[in-house]
Amino acid sequence: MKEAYNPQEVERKWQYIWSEKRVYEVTEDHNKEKYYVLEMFPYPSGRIHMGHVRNYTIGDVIARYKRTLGFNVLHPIGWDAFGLPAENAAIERGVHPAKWTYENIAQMKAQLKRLGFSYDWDREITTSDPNYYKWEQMAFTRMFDRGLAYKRSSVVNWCPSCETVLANEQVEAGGCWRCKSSVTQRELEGWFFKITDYTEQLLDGCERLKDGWPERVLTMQRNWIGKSTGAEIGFPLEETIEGVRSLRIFTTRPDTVFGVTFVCIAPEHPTSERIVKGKPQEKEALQFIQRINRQSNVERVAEGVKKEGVFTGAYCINPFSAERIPIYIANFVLMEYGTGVIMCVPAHDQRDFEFAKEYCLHIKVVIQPEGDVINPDDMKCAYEDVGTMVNSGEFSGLPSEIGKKKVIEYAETRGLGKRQINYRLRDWGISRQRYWGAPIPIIYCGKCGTLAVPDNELPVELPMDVEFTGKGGSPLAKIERFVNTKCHKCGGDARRETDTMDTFVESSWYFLRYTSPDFEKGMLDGVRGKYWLPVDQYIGGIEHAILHLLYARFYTKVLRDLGMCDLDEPFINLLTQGMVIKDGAKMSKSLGNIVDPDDMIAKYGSDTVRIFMLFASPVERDLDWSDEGIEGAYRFLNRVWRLVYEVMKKIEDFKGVKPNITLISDTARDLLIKVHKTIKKVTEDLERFRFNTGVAAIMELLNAVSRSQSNGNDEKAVLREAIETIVRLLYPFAPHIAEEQWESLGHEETLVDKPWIEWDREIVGSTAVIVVLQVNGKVRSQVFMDPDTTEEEMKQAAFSDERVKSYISGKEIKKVVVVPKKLVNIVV
RNA sequence: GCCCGGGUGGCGGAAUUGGUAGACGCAUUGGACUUAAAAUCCAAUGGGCCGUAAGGUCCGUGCCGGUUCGAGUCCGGCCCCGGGCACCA
Repeated sequence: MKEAYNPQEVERKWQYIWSEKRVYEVTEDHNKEKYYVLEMFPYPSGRIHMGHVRNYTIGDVIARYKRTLGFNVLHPIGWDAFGLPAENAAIERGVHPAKWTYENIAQMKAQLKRLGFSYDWDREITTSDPNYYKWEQMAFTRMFDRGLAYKRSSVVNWCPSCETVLANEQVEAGGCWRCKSSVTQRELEGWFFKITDYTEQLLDGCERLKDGWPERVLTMQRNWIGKSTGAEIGFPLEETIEGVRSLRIFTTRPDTVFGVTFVCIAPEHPTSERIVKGKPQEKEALQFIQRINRQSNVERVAEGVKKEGVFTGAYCINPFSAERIPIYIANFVLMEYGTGVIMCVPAHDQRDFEFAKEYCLHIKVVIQPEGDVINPDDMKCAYEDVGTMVNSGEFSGLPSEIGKKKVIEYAETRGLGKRQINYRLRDWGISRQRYWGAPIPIIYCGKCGTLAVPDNELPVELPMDVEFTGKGGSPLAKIERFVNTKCHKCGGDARRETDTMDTFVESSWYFLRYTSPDFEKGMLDGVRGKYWLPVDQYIGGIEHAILHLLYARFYTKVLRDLGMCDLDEPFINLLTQGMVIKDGAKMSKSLGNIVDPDDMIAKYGSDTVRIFMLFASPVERDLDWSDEGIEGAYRFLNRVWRLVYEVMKKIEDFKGVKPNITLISDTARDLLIKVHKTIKKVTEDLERFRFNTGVAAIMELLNAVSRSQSNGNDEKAVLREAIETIVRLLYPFAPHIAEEQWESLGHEETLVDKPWIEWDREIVGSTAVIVVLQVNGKVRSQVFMDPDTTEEEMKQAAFSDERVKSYISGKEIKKVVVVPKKLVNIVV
């Protein structure tokens, strides 16, 4: 063994040994319980960053620990290889997206290997591989057959200069993120997945995931789905206009229906234009509609945008109150939600209130708060809370919560409307007018219509010789060899779909593919899938709380319904780790505060990087990178190294020697107790992913060992046990140095497969406990006691304590509180 | 505006169910080793007051109040920071 710790040498050695012995390659073993631990796979951007390192380190600790517990651990990794950056690189630098992507993967793979993660590299997946997306295309065709994938037109962000669709995230301050030109709204045909068919299932699932997922992620998903219960009510028009007889509205406050003083329609609603036909207000209204429709979504919903609208000249009738209600077209009404028409109750809805004030519309109070009377004339804002219904015909006097139900019942019996549930969640638009993605396997035949590509023609491969200009829309659309095809049904000329799929589709099922990455008959091998699935522990950043995790849950349910897997929820337990920040800000190029993992590995080794990341902060919280902090982690591992080196000679002959606890000195016994308490502590911390305190406990044990004296034989045996314990406890956190030290200590087996160390219950349990003696709740003394000292004995001990005596002498004892193993409190 | 997190030393953070607040690490200071430095090792380190000293004593977990023998932890009311959603009727 060398005197100096050389992490690079040690790490290279053990990475080689692990890989030679193929220790991480697993197959189904029905004699063992399986454990599937998964970290969110990376986008191959070129470099591993600290966020990845943190994510994968957490996963690796869990994987290694579970393995020592005897689980058959599946711990795979792969690449989320499709996506925009590759295509941008092609446009800007003329590198083919495939070349760019595969070079990045090679580089990042080498980085991950240097970090020593326990991946089964045999299962590596690259989503841009036709052997991968082939199955995704096949699933698409099945979804198409069932109407779960469909085409429709929708309004999208459009950059007229780049001639392409922009995602909402790609619109910055109303302009294109790349060329800055003003973004417009445009109707465009595209493909959608019918996630709205699964809203209730996705909501139910949130209940079932309660024990394994962070509450806030579930809350975010529930909010995103946005279920709201209310009523749909028809408001008949005063006179039929252009064939329109009535307006259907959606409200969550049917109890306020008597307070309606106007109705508003979304400008883009087809009825808007029809309803103003022939009215004196027609010209003004049409101008308004045009102006609003020209605005981008971003402009329209930007903060501080004023509510505005125009009167249509038309009226409808409130079916409850029979009042004549003016109809407006207003910018704050959304076409995509509900019916695109709303009933407006300015007294009890803040938005309606603001609109009414702007256009001097009548305000009618129909809910009175308890113990108060509100008056329309002095209202400064709407009263949106519950109360008692007033001015509401036969419903007056009812509490509003009951009124809600009664109004719906009334509407249903008279055919005025019905109970209705609306969701915020919309269908998932998966079309991208982009090259670097999985082609949507659809052809358009003049005779046979829209057809799914048959299985025997899959995959629809991405053509490789393509020009990237960044202009003129989808690159695929310009490749005639690709676009022009024959219809498999009639043999006639047909055109291929040129949209590719959103990359979130690939990440919606990669965890399934890992179970059988070589399977050639479908997405996954049912037999192997049944053994490994679901994922027992998923780990990733909170930034995916909604999109990725919701899509993956949805897609899994779809595949289940298509008979491709037998799974309701893909991830049983979810751990969301915090970000890695530096100087209080997220690491970024523009701030110049990036710390490169490679530099750190070169300087300290990956074990040190791992220890620092695990120790510096609890996993769920943000981690502040500290250059001094990592020095501390390095110092710790150096101390471990030196300790083993220095005492090696002394303890050499005590391998496997059990110290006789009755023969050792008090200090040696204290150390032995500390050893076993530490094993207990670290084990419990590993179980609950509290790695920061787990590492701290090992540090404490190291401090205790450094301080201890050991001259007699039994003491040396204790010392050896303590050192071996440190090394073994360290293994999941810093595996390379642990393996090396274990070998130095004369062991031939490797820690990677050695069962986890257990604590001696007797040693831990028999320890004297410190009992705190309080007077009036203030600590005045402390004494050692046997853990099974009776309460009466504890009391006696307290009263005979000199210091306690000085505080209670001459005073009246009012009460004595005794907590076994903890404290005695005397109240005077 | 709504919904989540979170406020503990100079800093990152500990404190299973209410029971010694500040584990562990960083930084700082002093000391040892050294010709010297680095590295390493040892010690001190929340604040105030009393004491030459050993020590004693009071205050202290964002703020105000409450429950309790006892509150960082529970309850009520506020303040600040971070994140998510946001004209969703």
